[in-house]
Amino acid sequence: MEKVGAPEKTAITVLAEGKKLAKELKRQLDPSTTSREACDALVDSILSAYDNAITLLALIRDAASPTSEEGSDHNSKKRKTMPRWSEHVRICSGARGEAQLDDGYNWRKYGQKDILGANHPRAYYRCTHRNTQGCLATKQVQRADEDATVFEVIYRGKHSCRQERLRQHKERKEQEISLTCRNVSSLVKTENRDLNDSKEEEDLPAFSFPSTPIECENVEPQFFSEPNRLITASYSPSFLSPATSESYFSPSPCLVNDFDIGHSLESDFGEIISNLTPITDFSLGDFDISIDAVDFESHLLDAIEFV
DNA sequence: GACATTTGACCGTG
DNA sequence: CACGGTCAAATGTC
Repeated sequence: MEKVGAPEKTAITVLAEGKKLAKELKRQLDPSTTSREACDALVDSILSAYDNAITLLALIRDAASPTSEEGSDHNSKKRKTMPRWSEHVRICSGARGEAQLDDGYNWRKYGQKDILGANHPRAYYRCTHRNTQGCLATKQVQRADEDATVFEVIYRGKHSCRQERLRQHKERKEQEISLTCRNVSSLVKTENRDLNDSKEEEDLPAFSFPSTPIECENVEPQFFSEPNRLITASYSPSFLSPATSESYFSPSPCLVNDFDIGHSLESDFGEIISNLTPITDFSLGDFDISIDAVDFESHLLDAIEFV
């Protein structure tokens, strides 16, 4: 009874939140007083609420009719249709090393198990916003047997919570800024060339405004630009669809990390991962991620099921 | 009090 | 029946 009641309650909460946001959007629709970005953010939040509510209601439906055509194995099916991918995170041994496990999301630990044949236990995390926003993303973290400095992180489900929307929104803005920086940069270069055409400039770094150098440097998707991070990806053949693979790369929420530093090294890794504070520090040591397999069935498929 | 973590119990699957 | 994943009460932390 709890299992039906909890998602039901969350779905109601999420839909109520969506309604509130829609009202707010209506109130702010006047373009003379409200920016386009603000409206976009509201729309994103409303869509997020719909996504979450649909997912939750699907859970309720499946739980309520276990004998329906796909109901008998609804749990395992649910798990299989959740997007799933893994990363190998190597932790450097220096101070702040384990903080690199922070992937920028807020996780709440809900279990730990000793795994047969493994030297280290596996920790289970779910998104902190599961109950408030119906975000179903989870992850498992386990130290590798052969190399204790490597953590295998398995992600399940895509974040649908507000933090993800805000992240995407922020990335969009950063890309816009990037383009602006580049455009201005090329303009300035052109002008410089006009004024002083004898200068070499091929090896110079991209222009950046003195007042905003960091924004201009960080606007590249960190996935590709982070100099201290090595990322290799490989896909199982069934996931090669270019139409869907994109959503898990480049501005991928799963691979773009806001690193949180400042926890003591000696702490248990579980504490490190789950205590996320929004301190941003990009000075990283070695960082190695490899993606073993990516399940590109997005949870949109879940939504399609209901149509 | 509001959260987060710990940990043994429980449950579905193979 | 063993195993992996999740639940939920107890406990910890702020």
